[in-house]
Amino acid sequence: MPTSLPTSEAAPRGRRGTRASGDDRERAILTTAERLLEERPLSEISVEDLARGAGISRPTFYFYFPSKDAVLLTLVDRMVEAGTASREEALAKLAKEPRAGWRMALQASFDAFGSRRAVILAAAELRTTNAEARELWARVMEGWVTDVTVVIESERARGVAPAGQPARDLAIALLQMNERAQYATFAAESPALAEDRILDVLVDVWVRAIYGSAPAA
Amino acid sequence: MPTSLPTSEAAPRGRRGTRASGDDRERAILTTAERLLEERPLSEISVEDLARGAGISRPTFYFYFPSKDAVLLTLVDRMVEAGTASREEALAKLAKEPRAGWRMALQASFDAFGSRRAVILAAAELRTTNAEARELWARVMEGWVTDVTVVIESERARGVAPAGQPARDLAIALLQMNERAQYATFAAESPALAEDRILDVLVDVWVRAIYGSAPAA
DNA sequence: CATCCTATCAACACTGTGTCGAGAAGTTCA
DNA sequence: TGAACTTCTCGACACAGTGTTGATAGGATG
Repeated sequence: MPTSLPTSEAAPRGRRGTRASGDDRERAILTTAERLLEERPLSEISVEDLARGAGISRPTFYFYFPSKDAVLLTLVDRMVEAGTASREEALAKLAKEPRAGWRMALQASFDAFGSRRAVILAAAELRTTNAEARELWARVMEGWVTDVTVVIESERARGVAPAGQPARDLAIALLQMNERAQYATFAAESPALAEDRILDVLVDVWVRAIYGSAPAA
Repeated sequence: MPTSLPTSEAAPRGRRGTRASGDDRERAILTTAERLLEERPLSEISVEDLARGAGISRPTFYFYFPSKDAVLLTLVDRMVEAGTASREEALAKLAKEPRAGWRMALQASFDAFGSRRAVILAAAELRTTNAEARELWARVMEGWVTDVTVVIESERARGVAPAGQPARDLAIALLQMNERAQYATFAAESPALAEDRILDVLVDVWVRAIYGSAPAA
């Protein structure tokens, strides 16, 4: 029974609760950000760049967003919502074939993030300097950890998976592996799993860690 | 047969090849950096702070180091050297008892980094904006991946570990898990493994992933 | 004692952030 | 129509931080 994230629907990141033609501008800023992030990292994009890209002056930018970071957070908010939904779906179907089920679940998050890689890479960058970004990420992670913990526990209860480390700890370690591995692959780091291999490898570790017998002496 | 890193011994990060009393100053800058990093993140430490802490003016700082980043890189260089040695030692002894051997190896890197956590946390932060930091980290990771790959392959050759995903891929995934998990624990992130649990959990995943039987249908 | 190298810093030039206050441009309604 | 209000815009400013320049002090060297 997957947990939903505490939706942040209600609190829009930019200003403007009321209607106005400036909605276009707000959108222009967001799309400019997304476009520029495909070219260079967040740290090399200035408010000036975003403003110019959206056809406004720098001070006007601040009418729409309180900071550069807020733009990114808005982008991340949106992506997270999409990614969460598809993962929960996959996790729910997992009952029958473990390997295939887990694979689908990992695939879901891989796809959700892979399709907007510039944005998550930037989010990861932002996380190191921005507390709000850290909290947002922590909330997302917490949701996943909860979901995966429940599934592991139910697999153990079903007698399909053996007892072992606390399910939550296992979930944390495996999800952290995924996070780091996906980041490295998306960023094309030097030791990183090839894009067409990453799912096979990660799923294999998940399945062995969750269902594998206790280690041979 | 553990690989040694391409040592960067020869190219000191600060200036000053020749002797001078200014060695003290250089050391003062480094210790100031280490001290300040225990209080706040790298992004909140300015060159001014480092200079003042070392009792010199900001321009004088630039006589010793080309930038704030260079100071941190020097700190990391040193730490890496220490950490590498102890891990290789542990890995070498692994032949007899797999679980205990891997545990010692992970312990080694955990201790090496744990004792200077402010510095690695800062290094991770720096990595997002500084190419040289990324390369340094990549080199370190590559060394570890190579070492671990060799050990996994030899365990497979010995017939103790079953065949599976390419040893190198497995090594990458597991090391990335460790990296992320250790970071989260050191940084006291919200979903993170407890400090007194992390080794048990990570070792368990390693052992199952490397020695575990193929997953049950 | 002239000269060279180390070491030092005030002053500057530059980049980027965020704010202020003066307005333009549109809407409402009397 | 035209006052009053709200939305939106930007020039000009104040700051914080980085990195550079040029002048200079003070040893060591020959």
